[in-house]
Amino acid sequence: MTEAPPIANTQNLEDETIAFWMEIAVTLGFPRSVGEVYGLIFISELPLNADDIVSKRGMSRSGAGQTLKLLADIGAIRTTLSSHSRKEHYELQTDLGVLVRLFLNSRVLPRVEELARRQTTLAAQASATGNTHLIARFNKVERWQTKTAPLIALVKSLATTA
Amino acid sequence: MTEAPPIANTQNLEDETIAFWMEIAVTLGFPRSVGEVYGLIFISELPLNADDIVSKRGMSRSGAGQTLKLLADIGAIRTTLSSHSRKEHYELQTDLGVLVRLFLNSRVLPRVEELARRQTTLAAQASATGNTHLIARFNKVERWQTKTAPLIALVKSLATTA
DNA sequence: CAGAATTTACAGAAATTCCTGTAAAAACAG
DNA sequence: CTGTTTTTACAGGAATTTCTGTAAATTCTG
Repeated sequence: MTEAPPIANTQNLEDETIAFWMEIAVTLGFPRSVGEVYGLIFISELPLNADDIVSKRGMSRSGAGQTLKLLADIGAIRTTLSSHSRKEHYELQTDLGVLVRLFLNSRVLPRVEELARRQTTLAAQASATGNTHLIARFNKVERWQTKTAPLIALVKSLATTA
Repeated sequence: MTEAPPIANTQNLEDETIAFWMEIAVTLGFPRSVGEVYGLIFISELPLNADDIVSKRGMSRSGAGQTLKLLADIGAIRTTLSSHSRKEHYELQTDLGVLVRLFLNSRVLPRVEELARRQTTLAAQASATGNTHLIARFNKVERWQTKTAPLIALVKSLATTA
């Protein structure tokens, strides 16, 4: 068998960069295609429009549109103002801090806080019933919450001032 | 319409506790049923076996078995040694620290570190090609990595000594 | 305002994930 | 070792998620 040359050419690098962002996306709970489009804009020097995405990656026009909208909503990309074409063009939001902040505030913190609230409510209810077993269990959960408090605090500080 | 009484009875509390754990599970990237089984064991004073899960929640026998195995693998529950029945019985791993540690070490840190590695490799390849645009982009990513380093450090310390 | 270009909404298709049922494997008791 | 109980593997099925194609809505140009 002939070996593929090990030297990375530009095409390979770009493909792997897109694959990298795809993996980031699924790690953060987005569809792969979200990472794919983000990666494409990441490697592109010029702003891209929906049809660029379609032609470069072969996804459907509406899929490209929806994904671009999602990325814009979460602050990962933004529309460019001065394009000479009529189509909406998108470029990277290069201030990644904005991206991290928006993501934490819209996706992770609300969820974490809602879970903490429910935990507190349930523990209180358990106390009210006098069910010693449940009370003990929730106490353990509460103590663990204390241990991870610094982590939450750090995330919160990132969420506001990153 | 008649209102349901607002006072929480034990059944409600148990159901909501299970629902709570189900939500935790999906937040952590597991199927709902994993949280369901965990919640059931959480509220149960005595160890449970697979058939208990089946009868209490109506899931399939094999599903119950697989889910119990998964929970045992991630350290969330463990088999009890001295059961007078022949079936495997499972009880809560009450040291939640163990659970957090195992989860971080098996699921989150490997992924984070692999992504960081890939990022480094890609940045180096970008440098090698001399593509100034890509180099600049990866520089931004790198700086962001620096900002989140304390977070990773904190997670790592939790992962070893929580 | 009319006509063209572009985006968006939505229903259905494709794909993925999760769960079930059966049957084989393993563990155990006598 | 034999028969029974319990667990595990795996193929197929159900449900959820993601993507596509069409058609309606919007935006823009002249």
